Amino acid sequence: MRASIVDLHQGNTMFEHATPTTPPHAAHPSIAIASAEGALNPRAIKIACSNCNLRELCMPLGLSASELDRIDDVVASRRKIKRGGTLFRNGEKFTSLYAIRIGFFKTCVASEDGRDQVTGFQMAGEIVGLDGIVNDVHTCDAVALEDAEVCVLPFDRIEELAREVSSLQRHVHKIMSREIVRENGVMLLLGSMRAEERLAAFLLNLVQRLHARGFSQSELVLRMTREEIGSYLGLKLETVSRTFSKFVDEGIVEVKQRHVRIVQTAALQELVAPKVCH
Amino acid sequence: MRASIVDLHQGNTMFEHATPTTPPHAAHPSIAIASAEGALNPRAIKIACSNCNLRELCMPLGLSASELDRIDDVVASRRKIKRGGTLFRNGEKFTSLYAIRIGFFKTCVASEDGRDQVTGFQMAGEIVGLDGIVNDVHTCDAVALEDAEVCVLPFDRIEELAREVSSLQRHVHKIMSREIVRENGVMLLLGSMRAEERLAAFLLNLVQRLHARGFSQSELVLRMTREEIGSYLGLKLETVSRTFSKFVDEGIVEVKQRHVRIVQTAALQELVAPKVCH
DNA sequence: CAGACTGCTTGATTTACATCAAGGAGATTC
DNA sequence: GAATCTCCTTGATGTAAATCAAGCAGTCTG
Repeated sequence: MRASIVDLHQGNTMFEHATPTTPPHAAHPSIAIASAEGALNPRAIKIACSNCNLRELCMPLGLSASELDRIDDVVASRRKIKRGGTLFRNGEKFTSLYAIRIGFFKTCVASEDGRDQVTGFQMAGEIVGLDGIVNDVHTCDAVALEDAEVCVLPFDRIEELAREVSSLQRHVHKIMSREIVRENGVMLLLGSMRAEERLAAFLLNLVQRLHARGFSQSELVLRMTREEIGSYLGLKLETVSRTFSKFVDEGIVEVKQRHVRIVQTAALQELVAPKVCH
Repeated sequence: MRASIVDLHQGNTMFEHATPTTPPHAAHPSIAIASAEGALNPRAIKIACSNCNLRELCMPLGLSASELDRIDDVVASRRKIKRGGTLFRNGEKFTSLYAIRIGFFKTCVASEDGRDQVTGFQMAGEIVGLDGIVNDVHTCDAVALEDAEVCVLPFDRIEELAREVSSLQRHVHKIMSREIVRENGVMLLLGSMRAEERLAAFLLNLVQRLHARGFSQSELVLRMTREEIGSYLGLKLETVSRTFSKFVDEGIVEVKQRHVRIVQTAALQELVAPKVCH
């Protein structure tokens, strides 16, 4: 019989919006707070990167104050997307990149027959829409996994400004290169790892990205279903479920629904990159 | 007993460098000829995109003559790589992108333990090295599968010029976006396709890219081993071999060593995107 | 030209994951 | 608060591909 967890921070609002359990870095105030603030005083705060809590994670990384001001002009508007709604769809004309302010997205591609594949999960501070640049058409769907809000970044404006502000140019290139490197990693995962290794790599990646946003290193709330995880990892939902159960049996993680607490980070790391015996 | 092929263009030099069997487009003279030309008269021809047979496929797509001249200054030098040699390695400092002039490359990433994964095969006119931009370090190896030659494109020079020539800027963005979209497709393949579908998709993709370079729509020479194909497709070499044999049994392709003739393109397409029954 | 080597094919067996199936826990709705 | 629904778990069984193993065909080498 597997140990069940009865007190994974019940009785508080934790996980409501994955509120940080560790004190967030000074530079990364709670995203939840930023959200409430915007909702209460929509006109009091100018739509501007210079005000944004995510500015160290998002587009304007490494820009001077004056350059930041110029970017503010590029951020044309914001858009709210309800849970389950789409930011863009395969086949739609590409006009803009989107910087996620609040919420969690998945991107998925579909083959001509029904099958579809989740190609990524994106969280606050990350950029989606890069797929659309090459042919001016989006080639995947971006779906909100919870109520979300994005900044709309018209791409021709970005290009224009990138020609004048070299640090922005560099940043755009890095964002695209990062996505290429990320996908290389997913290819490695899909091409050569077993189910346990895939899930371990997935959990470590998620928690690491959340940690960079000021959240816990060991606890997270999955915003996606087992089926979506499975699609991303090239597994069926039953296999994802069984693998979670196996981790719980081994005391590596505690799972209660979508709440996951990583008990032995080292064990997950060992699964992903086993130390060679000498 | 499977039908063996005795006359897959024996007795001529076909496949030597995958010489086109169909007349190449006017804009795409034989790459083999370009190669010989360069080898014989290294100093007679200025190292310049404006002279290059690949100019419609490579970097300067869509540039005016005067813009082309400016790019020529960016193409600092050329580099020859012997079969089996590396253009760059995981961990090396990133300085330049490389435009392949002659030859065929693979890129591969390695996990901390031994396993490695081929992430792509690149041919003349394609750009490699994009992975290095994000952290100024290459995160994969680029290995020549045959004697090769590349143009060295120092990235800071590219960025500099892209700030002045918007069509170059646009082109760089498209190249990176294309790579992202390609990798999305590979993720779909690795995540949800069966062995036959993977190999079919692989062959169709290769032949389509070769066709864009003026080669045959139905014949190709594999420049990589079964093991490398397997690594790319997330399969073992035995499975690749068996799947080839199955295709031969079914009369879909003819295979003689690394020479492949696609007999029924439609059958391969049907495997990749089965038509739904109504 | 013998010998070693690399790459490929094919067969026998094993296995990791998929598939099929049933039931349970929360959440949502009326 | 019953009813429905979605999502998840677990068990039994099936299967595609991996693994293990043997041998063959080119081709490189001395």
